[in-house]
Amino acid sequence: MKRKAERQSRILAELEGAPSLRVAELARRMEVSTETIRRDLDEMTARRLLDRTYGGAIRPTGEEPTLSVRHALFIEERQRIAEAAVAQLSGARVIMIGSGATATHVARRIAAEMRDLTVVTHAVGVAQALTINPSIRVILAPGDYHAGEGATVGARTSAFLAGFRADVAVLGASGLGPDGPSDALIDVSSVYEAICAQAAQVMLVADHSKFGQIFPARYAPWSGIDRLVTDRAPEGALAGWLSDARVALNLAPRG
Amino acid sequence: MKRKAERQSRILAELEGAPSLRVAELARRMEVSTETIRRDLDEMTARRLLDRTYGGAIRPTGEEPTLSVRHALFIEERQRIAEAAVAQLSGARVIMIGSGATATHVARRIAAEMRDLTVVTHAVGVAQALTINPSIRVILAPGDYHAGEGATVGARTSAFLAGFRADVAVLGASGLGPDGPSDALIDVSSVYEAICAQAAQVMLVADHSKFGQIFPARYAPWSGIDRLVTDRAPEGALAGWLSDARVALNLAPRG
DNA sequence: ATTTTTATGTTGCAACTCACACAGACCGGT
DNA sequence: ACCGGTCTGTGTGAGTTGCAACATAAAAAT
Repeated sequence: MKRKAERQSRILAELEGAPSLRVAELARRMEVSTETIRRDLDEMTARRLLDRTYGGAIRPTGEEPTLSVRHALFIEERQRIAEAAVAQLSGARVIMIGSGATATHVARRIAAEMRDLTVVTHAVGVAQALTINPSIRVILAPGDYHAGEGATVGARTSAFLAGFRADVAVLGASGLGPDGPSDALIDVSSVYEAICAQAAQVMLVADHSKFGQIFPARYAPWSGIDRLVTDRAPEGALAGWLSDARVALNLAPRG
Repeated sequence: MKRKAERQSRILAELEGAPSLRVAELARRMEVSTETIRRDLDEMTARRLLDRTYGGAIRPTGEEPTLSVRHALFIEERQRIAEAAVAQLSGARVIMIGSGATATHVARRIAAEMRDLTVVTHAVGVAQALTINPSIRVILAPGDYHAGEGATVGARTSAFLAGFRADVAVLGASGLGPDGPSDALIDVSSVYEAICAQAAQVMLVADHSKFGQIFPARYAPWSGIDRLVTDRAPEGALAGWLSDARVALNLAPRG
């Protein structure tokens, strides 16, 4: 039983030297069966000690740096939401994107799939995610830099955004309440409000953990939201609010 | 053909979002055969754009030489320059800071030593460095986001900056030539020019590797520079240019 | 217009991976 | 010594991957 711990720590050591390992090679080197290695790898993956690939493993990926643990759990959902959101964006030439983790995921996806468009944003993370695609023009809004959000906020931000028109706005939210989406930060929600006013269509992206949550600053009524992309079908009251306001719905269910 | 380049840059983009990719999934998403993806991956591996795994690819292990080398080089000198620069800033209430590695070092030092001031910048790195000090208000300028520089550039940037007045401007440079400091990027130097116009005093920070270097875009004449903070006494021609324009000099010699 | 080069798809095959089930080995507690 | 849980090896079948050779198709060059 000591062998297992030793083997796994040796796998970790191997990972320091090489970025990726193969199951077969590890099995040969440690003189155990591939099945054993595979079990080790799966177990270590669960413990976040490494990431699995087909046929091997790689170093763990340092993911979302600035966000709470609770939010970190929804990465999978956000990836899917982002994918579904981008599917609805074809044809858009000018897009505004808000701050927030889900919106940033959408930006990454946009960078991967779309081309030849202009994105206006107040979030630095969004801007950075998009620059890997040289065919996308990124315009960053000014304002007071808010470290926690990694975005600019304030009157200057809103005023600047008022100078643009977008085909679509992509916004996240801290909660989806009775009156509409709301954010935990009042400054941020003011910016979202300004974005809503300039977009022909407003797309809300949020995972199901936001359903029914209420936060201090509601930034738009449901009637101001054109589409919600999420990972689970809303139920009960929320479903009612959405249908009353004729909010289109896109689901990105578990693959 | 163009499709190949596009596909490969998209693979790079995908890699930004996920740490590892599978050949089969890429082939499906891009609607090409797995063989084509495999060939792309092998080619990109040879170019060090990514690392291959069995069945897929992961991010390259070796860090980018451009960014890390640029930052690692002369870091010692820059620390000292930053320290000397901040010593000259007491009393300033509004400071503008440009992009570039040396200017960012100054920002870090400011965050550590000063308080109760407003900083206007077009560089994201500068903004982030300053946020550790809550008594400093950080205003980020808008514009086209330039990934390599991590800053905004363009007409909107300059126009926005024209709305402020600063006691001091802190600017870096790619080179210190006969006519004045110049930058490798024309867009960036336009922003610097705008900053110079709004500051009561312009402070240039640059290590000795910039002495005598000439780059495409000169952004100010020497007469427009009030002070140079560097790590070595300029000699020969450069010393002449500086004294002709009565540029004050501060040295941060090796400790 | 013809040839050469480059990019991509197709096919067949060998080697590989994976998940699962089962069995034996090992270890600690009673 | 017995028992139960954990760890590991083996075997099998289904599904994947990598490779090489060949066939097109689309640029590029002549």
